[in-house]
Amino acid sequence: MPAETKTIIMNAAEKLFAEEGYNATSLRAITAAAQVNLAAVNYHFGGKQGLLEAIYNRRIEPMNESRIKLLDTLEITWQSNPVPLEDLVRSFVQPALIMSRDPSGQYFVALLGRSYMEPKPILQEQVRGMFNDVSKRFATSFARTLPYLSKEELYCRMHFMIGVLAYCMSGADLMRMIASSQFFDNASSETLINNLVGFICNGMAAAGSNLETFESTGFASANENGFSKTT
Amino acid sequence: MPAETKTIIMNAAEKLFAEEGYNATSLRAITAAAQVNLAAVNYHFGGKQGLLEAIYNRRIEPMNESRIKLLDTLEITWQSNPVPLEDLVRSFVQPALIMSRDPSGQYFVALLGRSYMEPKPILQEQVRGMFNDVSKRFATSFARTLPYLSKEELYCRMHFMIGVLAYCMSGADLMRMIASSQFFDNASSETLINNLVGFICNGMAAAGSNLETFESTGFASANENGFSKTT
DNA sequence: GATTGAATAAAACGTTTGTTTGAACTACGC
DNA sequence: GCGTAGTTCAAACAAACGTTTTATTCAATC
Repeated sequence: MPAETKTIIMNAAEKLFAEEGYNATSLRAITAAAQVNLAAVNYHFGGKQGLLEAIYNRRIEPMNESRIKLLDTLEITWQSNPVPLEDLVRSFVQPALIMSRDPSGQYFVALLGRSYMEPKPILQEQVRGMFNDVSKRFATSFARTLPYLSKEELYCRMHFMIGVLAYCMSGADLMRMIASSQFFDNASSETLINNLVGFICNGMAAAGSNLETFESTGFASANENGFSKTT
Repeated sequence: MPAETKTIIMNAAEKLFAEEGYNATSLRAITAAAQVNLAAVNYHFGGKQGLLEAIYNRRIEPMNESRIKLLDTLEITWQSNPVPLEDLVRSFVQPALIMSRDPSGQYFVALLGRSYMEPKPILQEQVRGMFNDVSKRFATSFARTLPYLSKEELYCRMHFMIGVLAYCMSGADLMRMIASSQFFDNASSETLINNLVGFICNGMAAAGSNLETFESTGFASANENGFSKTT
């Protein structure tokens, strides 16, 4: 059977939104790429905004489910014990990066990554609202694994994690430059993920403001203000 | 003397570009905010694109100089010895965050942060080209401080650092939610910076693929693929 | 085979966009 | 006081936008 018109439009729009940005993509460009009539978007989605929302809804739910499922198995495995940090980070990061390898999902991931930096707070909160439940689940699990962090610190660092991830997902350079060959050489893509996970894990585990808690690194804690020897 | 028309326009545009995005900001909105004639933009900057470039040029050079100056003093202080990681990170991060506290620079920083996620590779490379020299200087200094990292790993992690920074600069939430009171409570802004620096330092210092090099953390290295106990 | 409802098609809608035009204004050297 | 270069202004431009309208096609139902 031929693919549904709705799906054809969404696929074409997803790619164009990711490549050019939402505002810069015209309905005419979308319908031309999808080889459908201009009015089809308004007929099926009610408008440009409706099309964007449909695109989000199609992808986000599966990604959330995947994250929750990974977290569920982890928490069952470790019972009341804290889940190891790396496992937590991986279950958060992996679903996004896996989707970015899927030819049908790669464009959306880039689009999503950029959405996190949206100027308008309204859009921002709309996007993040879709991840609210997942974020809460992960936050409580992170808190158990990193008990020496204050609530604010943990909140802060989870945002840092999301920040790096969003940056990677926006696909800008990393995906292309490092794991360069064509669109994804599997080997180097693995090392990219490992690098990313390593970076995030160490960042998350950095000593908090509660001193004498976690002597993790050889260098000075970030809580001594100022530089060591300058001026 | 009354401020130059050029400056008035740039200030108004900088704010609007940061708040609404480049595409979504019309010349009419800019000239209305600046209280100048619509044609003034084309007269003084040649067009909308020219205005954007002028805004970038005005801010980036000082930021680069500030970074280089900090790095210079560090390298002089430490002579041939590697510069401590935290100092390196601070000299990279600080100029951006300081500018974000300046009323006249806060909008640009948000704009810049978002630029790193630009869809079009051309724009991307244009923005990054402005930081090329600075990036190289920092890269060689980082390489001396973190000798156990391969070239690729270091490159990778510097991008992670830029990613977190860009996310914070885009001002999305962190700046508002955490260091919330009005636009910048100095105290909590300091702790935010410290958190950020700590996160980045630990991330940068994470063990590389060359095993047995840097036993930095208590948890497993990110190079053991897969999860610890899940199936 | 006529009827109905969903889907597609072509054309036009009213706005808004970035840019251009040509006249008016301003300040300064002579 | 005149001329001139630099700047501002109101008005208009063509192009592109999202959306709406109206007509047509198509397949299934009775």
